[in-house]
Amino acid sequence: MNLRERKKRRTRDALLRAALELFATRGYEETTVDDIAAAVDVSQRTFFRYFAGKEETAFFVPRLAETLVVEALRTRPPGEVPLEALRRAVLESWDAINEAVEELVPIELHLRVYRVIESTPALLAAHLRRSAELEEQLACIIAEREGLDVNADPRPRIVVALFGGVIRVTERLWSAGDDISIDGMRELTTTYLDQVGPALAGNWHAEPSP
Amino acid sequence: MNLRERKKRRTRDALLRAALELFATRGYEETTVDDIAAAVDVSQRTFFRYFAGKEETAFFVPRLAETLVVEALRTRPPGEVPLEALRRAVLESWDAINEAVEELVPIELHLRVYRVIESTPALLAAHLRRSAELEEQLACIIAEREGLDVNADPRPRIVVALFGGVIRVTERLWSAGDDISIDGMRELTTTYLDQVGPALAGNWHAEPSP
DNA sequence: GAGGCTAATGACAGCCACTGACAATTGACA
DNA sequence: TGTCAATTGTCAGTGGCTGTCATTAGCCTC
Repeated sequence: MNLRERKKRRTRDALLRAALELFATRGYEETTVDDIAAAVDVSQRTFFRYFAGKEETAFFVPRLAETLVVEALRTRPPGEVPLEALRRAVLESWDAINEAVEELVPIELHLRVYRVIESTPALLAAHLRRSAELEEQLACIIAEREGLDVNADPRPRIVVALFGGVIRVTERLWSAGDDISIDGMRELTTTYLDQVGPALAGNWHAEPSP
Repeated sequence: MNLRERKKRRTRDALLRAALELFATRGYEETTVDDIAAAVDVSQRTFFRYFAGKEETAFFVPRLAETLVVEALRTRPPGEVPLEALRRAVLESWDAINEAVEELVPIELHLRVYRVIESTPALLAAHLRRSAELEEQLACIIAEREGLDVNADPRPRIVVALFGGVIRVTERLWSAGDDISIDGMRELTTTYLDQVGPALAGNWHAEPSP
């Protein structure tokens, strides 16, 4: 790796960390791009040469995680039923995610930024759009696994929509609680996914949720 | 109603229609607030006194529709199972929606704007966030119907997430196709909702989708 | 290791969404 | 009709973001 390349990487990482730190402490709307650039001592123009917008810094880490989940689903054995493949892909990619993220920023900082994302309307909107795009990708992979046409058969998108909905609920609970651990997250997710069947059954009063 | 009030309403409606017309023809990003204000011959500042932002004009009609759906769900008989109540609330409020919208802008214009929403990243993001908020409301109503605590029992949010996912898929199909009719939309929705059970069953190869 | 090449940066000007402040106008009501 | 309050226009300013151009800094060759 060049001196030039190394320098670029260092600048990008510095900008990223400065941005996330500022978002987490001061809030997203309250930090200007000038603040971020000033914290790294580069011009505002340079910031925009590394990131397409202020938003992109906030979603740099989540993007990493998504990439890994998609990869995990791609390598799931074909024997698994769709919902099961999705569940395992997510549960089993968390270790890799944790590792990759920690190389960039402390997980704890990422948690704090995630809370900011959930509580900032503009960021929440962007987050949901990104999730929708991810779901589209997953639906395509599922369809391929089952030898179906995503646009002709509604079922791939439906399972993924359901799955995505459950994941989003657990993500929110994770960020709201104070258990950062992977195991805690894993447990939460399995619990919720196990509720899907009963939730659709209908007669909720007969068998109250545990 | 006052002369003053009538005048205000007229200005607001004019701004709304001008904005939607411009969005539909020229595109969202390509029309500036100045354009909209100029089309109605008021100052830019006045536009911002009627709408909190450019976005708000694009979602004025959808907001109307959401209000009616929430109301419809609230008045569903308690005997219905959650998913059924949701389905009927949506299907049976479309007539009211159609009527209310047409009083404001032509449905056909709304369709064109909806396509713009789906294809403009910033608007799509906002749309998804609004949908999430709506789902939260619906989950609360469902929980109340069933005498549950939304935060303690995951099932209300899960059914609503599933339902919302299906609705979003049908909305996209509706806007992509060329059948604007209510009946077409109704049929599409029922078809997709009927797929939910089979989609979760798992063995998709045994019983291919109709 | 001097010089040329190219990539990275900074400085500047400008667009657009949006806001605050103040003055001018216009409907309401006695 | 005159007074009061609501509505509007004007102006100035902030923040995100982009294009342009000159300057700097690493790279590569002779």
